[in-house]
Amino acid sequence: MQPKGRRGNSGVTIHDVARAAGVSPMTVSRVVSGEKNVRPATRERVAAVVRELGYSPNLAARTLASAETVRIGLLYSNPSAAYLSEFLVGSLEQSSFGGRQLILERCDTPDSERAAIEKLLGAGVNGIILPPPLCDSPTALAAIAGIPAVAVATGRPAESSSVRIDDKAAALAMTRRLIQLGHSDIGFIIGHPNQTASAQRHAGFLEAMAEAGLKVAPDQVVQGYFTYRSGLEAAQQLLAQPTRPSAIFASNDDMAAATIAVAHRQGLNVPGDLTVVGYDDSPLATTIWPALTTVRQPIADMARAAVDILVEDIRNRRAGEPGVTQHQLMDFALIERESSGPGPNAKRSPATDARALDRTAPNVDW
Amino acid sequence: MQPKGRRGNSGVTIHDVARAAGVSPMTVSRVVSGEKNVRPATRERVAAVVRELGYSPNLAARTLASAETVRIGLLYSNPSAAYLSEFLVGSLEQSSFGGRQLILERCDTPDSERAAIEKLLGAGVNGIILPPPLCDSPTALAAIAGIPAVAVATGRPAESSSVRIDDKAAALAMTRRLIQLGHSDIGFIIGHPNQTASAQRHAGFLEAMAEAGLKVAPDQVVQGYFTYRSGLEAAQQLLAQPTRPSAIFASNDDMAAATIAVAHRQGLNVPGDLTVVGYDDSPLATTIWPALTTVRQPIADMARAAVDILVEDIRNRRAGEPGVTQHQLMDFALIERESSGPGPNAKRSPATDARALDRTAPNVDW
DNA sequence: CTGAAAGCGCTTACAG
DNA sequence: CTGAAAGCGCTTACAG
Repeated sequence: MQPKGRRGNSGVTIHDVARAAGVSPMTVSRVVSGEKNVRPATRERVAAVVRELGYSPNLAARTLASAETVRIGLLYSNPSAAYLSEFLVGSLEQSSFGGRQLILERCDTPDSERAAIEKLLGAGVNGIILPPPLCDSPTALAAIAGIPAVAVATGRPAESSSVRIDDKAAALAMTRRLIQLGHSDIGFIIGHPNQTASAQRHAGFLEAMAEAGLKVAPDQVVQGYFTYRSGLEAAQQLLAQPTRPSAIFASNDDMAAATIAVAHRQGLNVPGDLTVVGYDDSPLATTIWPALTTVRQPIADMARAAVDILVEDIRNRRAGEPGVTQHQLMDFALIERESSGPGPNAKRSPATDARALDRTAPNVDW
Repeated sequence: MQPKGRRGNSGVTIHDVARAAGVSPMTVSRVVSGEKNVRPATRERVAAVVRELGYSPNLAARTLASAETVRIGLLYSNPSAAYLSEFLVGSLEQSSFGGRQLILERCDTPDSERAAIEKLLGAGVNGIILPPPLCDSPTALAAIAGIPAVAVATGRPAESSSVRIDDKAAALAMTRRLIQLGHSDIGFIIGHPNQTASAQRHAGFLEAMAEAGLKVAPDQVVQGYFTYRSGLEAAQQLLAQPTRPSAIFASNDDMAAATIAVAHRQGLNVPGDLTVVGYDDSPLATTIWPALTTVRQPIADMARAAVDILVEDIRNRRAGEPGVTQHQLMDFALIERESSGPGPNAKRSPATDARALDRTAPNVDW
């Protein structure tokens, strides 16, 4: 089936097409690249031959001739595997054409961040993508100063470009939803302080409580570190209070899962006795039982956006123009599953509203 | 910092190196490609200049000149995110040089498998990698008949090449370890029947029990489906028996985590009252508490091996030689954490032995 | 062990 | 609107 020339794939070159169409290779190139200045008749004739012969341009040749190679470095430390997997799929897909090349580098300890970045630069990388938690690392941020870079999911966009969701708005939306469900005594577990998104989520929670006129007692908010273990401890503290909260909002799914485990060990029914919601919509959210109500970020899309921003920035600089810093905000979604239910103040079934929320929606809606 | 030529990256070409080293570009090419026939002195001189100038070959040029482009298709359905992430890192790394190109295609429903494979083929892919559970799908296997392909982690290597660990040996080793810890009444939760590895694990369990002269009652083995939910049900059955097992071996970590949840709800201490072990060493294994004792497969290495086997096969066929089918067996490791402990027959502290097991070891050891 | 020549398939820049 | 020339950076195949 596979036609075989001496060289790889289909073997059909721009010259074959040119000969068959009775034009020069240059004209074929123009048609294939979609340039304007080709007479319609010529264009059609060439296009027909292209289709007939199954011609598809050789990427390597195109890249070599047009000199558009862009090498993108992706520095990953230890985000959750789920996050990384989705992130990789997105970045890989967006790097698979147009002479783009994706180079991965792992870095687990804070001391190795600078070295890892220099290694990427040494490998000829033209720009760097920093997924969380590296997006908030002062060391990493300092090391990329001056070179094209995109920080993904940082809570505080700084000098370099960034792609993120509005964490504050998302936490605000989730908390509003809990209040709407009839909860007023809501416990909150803060995320790791090394990620700026943690503070944003916390702020969103507080704002929603404030706008509803609900007090937040000091022992109603507990520090966590995004780990299951820290969630276990935080939930124990929250549930040991004299007036146990009717809902707990954990800043990620791991801690929410831990909260459910603690509740179960104490004989509490979720969501009957306690509503638990998380953040991330990681696989864990649908692994455990009951499945978690949570906030979803479009991770693969964020990775794609990061690649595009980076490529644009690199091309601009190559063309002698100044680098462009962009801060892109993506949409989040509230995903309502089985771990949340009506609270003490519930007046009637909120089922209809709940269903309406289970979709992507622009931030402005929340 | 970045030297800038008219063209992209570091701007340093093979000619720059050649001039600086006082040799021909051809010699530089030989050194960089690691060919034999270069005088050691020359080789060193060139290598020094390469380092000094920070030369790195232009991939597009290399590909174009050597015509070795190999497009590898990776068809993934819905393995765990953790598995996919590690698998992607491995395949991407191994596809990032030598004119190799990795193309991803997702396929979630069995009916779309054939279409997805045809789409990959249409994109000019020269060979296909099938990670689990696709590695065992009759539809997918039929669709790739005749084209270079590698099935990863299948329990039953067939016509196409394969990369896997010895699931039977791994389950055998884990079960032996449980017996050695003093357990004799061991419950087993089988994996999803659509993956041939499930049967292998089951067989390994049975063999270890048999060789220790331990009977396996019918209600001591329960069918699961690799989901947390199915683990919940299976564990409930297992723990409802008149003589409750002192250990449960689940065929994956999700089901093991569910088993721990059930144990906790019944007020059982893990591993005090019940030892629970899993399989996969997924992130869940270290997320939950207590952390899971489990079997680890070298997923990234398996992906790398799959890429290499595929590339070799494709090159062979291009050279007119017959395709080569390879079946590669990788090493697994028993990872002992907090969810396992001494059983009723324990004679003395097995701590020393336990520690010795926490490492990679060739299959022959088990 | 080393090098000069030719070419991979395409595009840029320049003419017409 | 179209084409002839030159070149992208490397490797293959052939000489020595």
